[in-house]
Amino acid sequence: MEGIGRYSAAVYRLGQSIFNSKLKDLDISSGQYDFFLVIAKNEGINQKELGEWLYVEKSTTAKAVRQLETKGYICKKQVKKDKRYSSLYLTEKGREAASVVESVFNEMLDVYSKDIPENVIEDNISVLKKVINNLQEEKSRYTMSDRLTEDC
Amino acid sequence: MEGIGRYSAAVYRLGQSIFNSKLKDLDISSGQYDFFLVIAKNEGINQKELGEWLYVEKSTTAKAVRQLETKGYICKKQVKKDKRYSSLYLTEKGREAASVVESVFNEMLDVYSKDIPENVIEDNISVLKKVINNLQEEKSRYTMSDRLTEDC
DNA sequence: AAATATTAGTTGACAATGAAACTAATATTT
DNA sequence: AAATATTAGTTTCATTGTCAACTAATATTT
Repeated sequence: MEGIGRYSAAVYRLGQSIFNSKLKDLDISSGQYDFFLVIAKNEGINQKELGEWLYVEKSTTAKAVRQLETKGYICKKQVKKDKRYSSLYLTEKGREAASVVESVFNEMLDVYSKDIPENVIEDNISVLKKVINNLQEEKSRYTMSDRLTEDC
Repeated sequence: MEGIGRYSAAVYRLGQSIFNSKLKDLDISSGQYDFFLVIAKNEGINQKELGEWLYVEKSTTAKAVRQLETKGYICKKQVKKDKRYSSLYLTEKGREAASVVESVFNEMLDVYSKDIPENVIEDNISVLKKVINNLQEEKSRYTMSDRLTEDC
């Protein structure tokens, strides 16, 4: 058998590259657009949830969020009940940009799935989700290894 | 519909992360192991072929190859008939490391595909290949755009 | 044969990302 | 209530990767 890893990697990198080409005019690049879109569709979301949704580390989320904030697309509001959290919202500028980014995103969906039946894509996604679960389990096994090796 | 891109990205990054944990002792890291393995299984291969196989840019290949060379795992031999090419071979040290890296790679294959039937994985890979083709076509459309916009 | 294209590989600048150590806030234990 | 642990987010550093401009070698055109 031969690696799902290699092909996923290719899909990821090619996708990033094309996104950057398509978004060249806008000042939102491949490292930010998905954070941006998730915030746009889930205003009020916090960074923890955002990172979990995109399967990235919290440091990555922090950086993407800061960039989007610096560029004026989003703003952060500290949550009063628990000041550790902050909720993320679009600014006016963000709301204007959202439709452009969304349409590029939709273009990309068509590129990915060109000549592939929708149900095949869906099956594919559910397999990838299962693979991700497997990987997350394995990763947490490593991350937790301090504790585990102490106890067992 | 919702994005194959996001899931492929997650598979890619989680995979890299776990590889790094597993290879912590060895001084071959996630950015090099697949180049190393492809060379190990195809001694004499050149950088162009290597990069095509892994779907990466030639500059990425160049850097990974140099790292592996610096660390003493592989060596380059310029091709006499066409001096632009060089063929890549394992050193003694490389040959020793290969079996270790291979076994980690095989462990990873099991992680990816845990509780997923082999034929499902295979179907999945063939869909991903199709997606990659789609992306490559789109990417070349952008890369070629200088010429295209001039002519048309 | 000289001029021009293309090709394999290199290099430098830069973006994206994870790991680890950190801070501040809240929860849990004692 | 004080001590301890956990949690959300930040910061710093190292690694991975692309892009674009470059060199040297070969192929193609004129």
